[in-house]
Amino acid sequence: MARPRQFDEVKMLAVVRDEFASKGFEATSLDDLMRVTGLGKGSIYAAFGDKHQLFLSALRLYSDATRNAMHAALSSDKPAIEKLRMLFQFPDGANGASKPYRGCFLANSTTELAAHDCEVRDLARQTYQAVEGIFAEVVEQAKKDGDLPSATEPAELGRLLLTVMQGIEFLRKSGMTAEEVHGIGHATEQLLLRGDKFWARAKPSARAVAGSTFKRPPRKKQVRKPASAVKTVRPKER
Amino acid sequence: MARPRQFDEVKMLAVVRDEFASKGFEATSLDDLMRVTGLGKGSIYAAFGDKHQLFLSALRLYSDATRNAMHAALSSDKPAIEKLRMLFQFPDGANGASKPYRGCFLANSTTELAAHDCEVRDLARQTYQAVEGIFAEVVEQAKKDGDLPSATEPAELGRLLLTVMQGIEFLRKSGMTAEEVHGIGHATEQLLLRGDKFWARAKPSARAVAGSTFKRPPRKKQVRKPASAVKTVRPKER
DNA sequence: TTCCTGTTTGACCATTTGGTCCACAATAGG
DNA sequence: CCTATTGTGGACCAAATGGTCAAACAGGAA
Repeated sequence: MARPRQFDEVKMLAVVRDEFASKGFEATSLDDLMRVTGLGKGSIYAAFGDKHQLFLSALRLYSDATRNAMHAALSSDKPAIEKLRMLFQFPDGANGASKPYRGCFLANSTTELAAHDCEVRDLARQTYQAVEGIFAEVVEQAKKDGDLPSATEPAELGRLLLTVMQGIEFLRKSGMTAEEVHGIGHATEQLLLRGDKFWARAKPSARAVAGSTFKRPPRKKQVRKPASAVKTVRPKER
Repeated sequence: MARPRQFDEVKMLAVVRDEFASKGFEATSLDDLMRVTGLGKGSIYAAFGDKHQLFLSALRLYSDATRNAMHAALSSDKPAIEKLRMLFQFPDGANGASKPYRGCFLANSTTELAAHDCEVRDLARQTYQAVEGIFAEVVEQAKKDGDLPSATEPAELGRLLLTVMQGIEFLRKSGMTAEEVHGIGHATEQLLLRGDKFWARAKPSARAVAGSTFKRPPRKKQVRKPASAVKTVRPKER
């Protein structure tokens, strides 16, 4: 009845999600959202509720998509162990420098808000439990296939794989190089995704890894600004 | 010369650090900082510079302390393998429910800011490289002691241990139970901190783990508020 | 004691924030 | 066509934000 929505709610929610994902909840203002959606404040409030509700909708959209993508990735008919190993294959970034990694929206939101916002916390918990469960199933299959030790506890290994995955996800944000990330994935395959037979004969891993280098970036010299009447603003790095 | 500082800068920085640690950079206002320090705005600016500089100082204080603590924890004269295993021993939380976990200040700041703030990113990278290096040293010692397989690559395993550690750190924020965290630590010990001899004979791990449960919390019904003139404010969960 | 120098305080500022409201526009149903 | 009803845009608002400034203040040096 009456006037219909002038915009595609789902598409808008996707745009909003991207904006929140790139800046986080606190750092994203309603003006930002108006800009990227092209909507007026009134429309946003009418369609999605206040900032927090809008954020939750965007986050749910993301988390559902992630869950489904993970499920899909592990539903192919390839051998289970191969599917697991693929999760830990990262490019070694041989081509050029990479931009700063912003990371997974759900992970970032969990870190920013979960401690103080139970809705975010619950959503995170549900999602990670689900992923953990999917991992465990595939682990179980790989175990049945004889590609993992018979002593493997699927739930336990599934959870550990999730942990490693999230650890990588985090370290990428700290500026770790693609090569190092690649190495971690490789090590995970070597140490956690091997069968019995492998462990029986102590075959030395052949991979050589460059030692940690501690080249400290030159500390930026503190520039004492002369006191001036103009308000100093810190430009946001983009 | 002239009037001396009326407060202990280091103590104040510690207080500021705690405030930033509990709320994050964006969500902490200057008013918050004035409140917890008891200082006026002018004093804060005179002593520490603007909000961002102050934040960095607090973060450096934290990161140095963390690094030192980690170094200390791994410098005892216990066997290397034992020191490593201790890193992954978490309480199983048999006693009651735990409050939401806020997490490591450096990790949180990395997630919130590293993508857009190179100073934070650099500090994070330095710190995690250092920790990784410490881990690698201890791994190397454990390997020499014969407590880790002779094929172990210290740098690689050190990095993987750091990854697991950060993964746990993250998952705790998502509301994972202490018992599950305990289990992950246990699995880490079992799967990554075992020597050759262990792997030779395929001893089944005895630990049973409860499967994932998917009890979905009831979606809070959307309450249509009657339009009223008062601004609705979302109370901050504490 | 008297200055000189640095500290402290809080008033003040422009801007930005999340949120409300209302006049207007547009459509579906009669 | 008319009208009831819903969506839209933006003006408006109070509060909060990060930041500046100048006057009052206090301790060390003379």
